Amino acid sequence: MRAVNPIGQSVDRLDVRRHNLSLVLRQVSSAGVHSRASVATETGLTRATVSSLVDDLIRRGLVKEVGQADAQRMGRPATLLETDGSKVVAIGIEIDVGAMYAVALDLGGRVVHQRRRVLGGSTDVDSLLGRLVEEIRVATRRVEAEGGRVAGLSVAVPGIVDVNRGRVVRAPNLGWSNVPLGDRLASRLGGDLPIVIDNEANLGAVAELRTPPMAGVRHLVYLLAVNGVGSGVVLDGALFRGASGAAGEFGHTTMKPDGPLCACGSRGCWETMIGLKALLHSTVPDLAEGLLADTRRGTEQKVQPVVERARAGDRTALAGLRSFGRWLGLGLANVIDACNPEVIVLAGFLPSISSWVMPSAMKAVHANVLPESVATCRVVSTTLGFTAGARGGAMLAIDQVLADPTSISLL
Amino acid sequence: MRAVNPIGQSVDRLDVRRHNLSLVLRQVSSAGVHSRASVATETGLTRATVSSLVDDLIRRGLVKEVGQADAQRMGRPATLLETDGSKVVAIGIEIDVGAMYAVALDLGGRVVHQRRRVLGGSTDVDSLLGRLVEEIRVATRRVEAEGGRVAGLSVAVPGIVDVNRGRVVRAPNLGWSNVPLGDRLASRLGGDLPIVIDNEANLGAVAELRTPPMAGVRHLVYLLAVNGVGSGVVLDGALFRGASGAAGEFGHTTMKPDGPLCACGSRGCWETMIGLKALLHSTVPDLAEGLLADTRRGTEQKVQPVVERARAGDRTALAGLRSFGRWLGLGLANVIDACNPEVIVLAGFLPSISSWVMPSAMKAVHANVLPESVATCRVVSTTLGFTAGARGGAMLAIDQVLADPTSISLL
DNA sequence: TTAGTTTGTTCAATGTATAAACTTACTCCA
DNA sequence: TGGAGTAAGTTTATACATTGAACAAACTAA
Repeated sequence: MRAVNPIGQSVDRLDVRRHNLSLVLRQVSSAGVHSRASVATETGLTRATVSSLVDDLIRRGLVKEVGQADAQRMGRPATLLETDGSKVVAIGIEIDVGAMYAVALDLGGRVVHQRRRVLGGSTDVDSLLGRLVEEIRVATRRVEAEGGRVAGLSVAVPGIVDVNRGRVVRAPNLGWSNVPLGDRLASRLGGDLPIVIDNEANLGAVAELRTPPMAGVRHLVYLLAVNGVGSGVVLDGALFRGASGAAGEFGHTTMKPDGPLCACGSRGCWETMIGLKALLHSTVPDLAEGLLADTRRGTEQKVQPVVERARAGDRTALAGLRSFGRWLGLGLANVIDACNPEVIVLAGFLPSISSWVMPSAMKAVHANVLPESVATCRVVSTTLGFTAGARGGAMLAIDQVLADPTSISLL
Repeated sequence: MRAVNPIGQSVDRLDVRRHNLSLVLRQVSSAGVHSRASVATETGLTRATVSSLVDDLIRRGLVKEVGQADAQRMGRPATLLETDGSKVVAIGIEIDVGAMYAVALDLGGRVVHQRRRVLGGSTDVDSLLGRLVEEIRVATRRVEAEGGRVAGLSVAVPGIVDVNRGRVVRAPNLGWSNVPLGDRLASRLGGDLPIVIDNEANLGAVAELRTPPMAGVRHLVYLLAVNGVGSGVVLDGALFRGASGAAGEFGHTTMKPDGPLCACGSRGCWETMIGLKALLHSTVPDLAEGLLADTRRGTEQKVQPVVERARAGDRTALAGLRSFGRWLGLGLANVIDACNPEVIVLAGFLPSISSWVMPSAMKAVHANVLPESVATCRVVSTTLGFTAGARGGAMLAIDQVLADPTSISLL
């Protein structure tokens, strides 16, 4: 992080070139069919300039020609362009309590590698770091075997992260505290690969934002309920982290000033009403403590009994889910009043119980949100499942290349 | 609002010139003493380029030379530069229930005109529009008499505003609903003056952000308690308005799910605990209804009895203020958890009761916020009083000129 | 007076986007 | 079969903003 004049940076012709190279590359990597001429009309650059920029990108190995367009109409058929997928790839890895998930994405967002690995046993820093390095090596070998090059790496962590320093401040579920993960990874891996460490909900929010149904969305909140409740907030198209990386901690906003004690130390946090513990206690009270103590089950499996009893029509379960839904809705209403987003994406165990909780949740939302905000906001379930964090991280790493194609020289 | 390619805009050498002109102009208008050479080192441009840009700005009437620096050290003394205050001015007006306040600021942020006018009687659209136009004419005449030119106009309104359309969606205290204020003002004034209509709390937040003690602050929440509770949110240095302009409506977040009915229709909103009505009922219950009904008193005067009784040691008042403080603190804790700002600025009637409410408020904040966020956030009282909205609006209008000096041609 | 220092300007070089003319490669239609 | 029409892509000359080096200007120090 170099110091920047608060008033701004000077710009010269090299910056113009950089900017327009990025513009063309991003256009080519976007959905749809592209040629030099179409990119010219889409970006406002002239065909001559686009030709020059595309040549540059081809020489850099970032774009390639992929044959001619079908000459249906009149005129010379276009030469089709695509990002050169085999060359530049970013790896995203998500660490969770029971498992590790890795993806590798190319410039066009295509998945070129993915692997899920179940982790038994300890979550201490050294052993997880070892497995992380192993997973990165596997992905890197795979990418390089196909002639590609890893241009960036991202790790999604369930906890509070100091993004600027690549430091995990606190990750209760892993039992981590103040771990300089970025530095330790860099020294284990060698080289000078750019490494991004971020919170899994932040990266999940990025992944959701880039998902086709979210096209055009600029404000999105990703609500991830696993054990605790975390969230990733995208405002004006960019991740919002706040002054110290703790923005969007809706899970610890107070919903009931004298409510039950939360793990964070204060009372009546939203998490005490819509966290896993609250869900299990109110829907399957007889099984709750046993499930919570079981370290071998993932969140998905811990919620399974709730779903089964609800399907079977169990009274306690259904009543518990209705009440859970009301608290969920009250909290969502506060999220909407605060952020006025276009979309809230529910993730973690929420999608699996949504058919029982959403009716009462949406009722509470409508009763508690100003009419101006509620009309613009829709609440949906994630379609990415547990892969969101890893994908979002890889996307952010790919963004670095897209933002400055001159940073990577394959010449 | 022209349509923009979501991927970006092309850039050519004219954009480079525009950007660097803006950069130099903003540097010259910033605090401190400036010369061509100092601007060059501060911006990273070469002295040759700065010379060319400064000449351009001087020809445009935006910058002027103001003599030589004292030649204290070695070398040729610098030619000092300043923004040419007499030439370009922006007017900001704030409409409140009992009064109207106007300021005019020049490029350097200096106040070149200000006037407060008490408004008796009706707040209906036509009569207020007439007074608004009158106020603008007075300010314009004053500015033009001194050889200046009005480059922008802003109106701060207590209500929800559709900024893109210059439309007041709802302003309960004025009794306005769906008023196309921007268009009506434009047709009354003639010309093509850029007009910004915005919420008073949003503009207040901008003014506070630009205040010297806030130098370097990028995330700020301005909490304005008058009758209701509004707020302006600055994130990453820019106003955040949300998808439909209703972001930061913390006053209507639910603090007590089955609490008292709020003016907005739902129950237990924060406003029902820290609004004027709640304050008066809990501190001066015998006077509350009378004060609330009195249309001739401003908010300031309505709170006066509370302050007096508190000073006199009245038990009820003091207990009411403590309880008010606790609810204030609980809500501030939620604001901090949501936005993780560096500063929260309290405005409206809050500063006048702060000495009684802040102890219990800060206690509640510390008990309910995650330790990561609370350390980075300080809570302060406004220093701008009722002028904040007008000043912030004028600042935003000036920003338009600073952002693109080529938009204004005084050639 | 002379050397040293800093400010500000001049001017050729560099390089990027543009516009217009040109080439290429296809379809359409007689 | 071939000429007109059309669109894609390239070439060429031009405009112009920043740069860097050299230079002129205006001061201090000794």
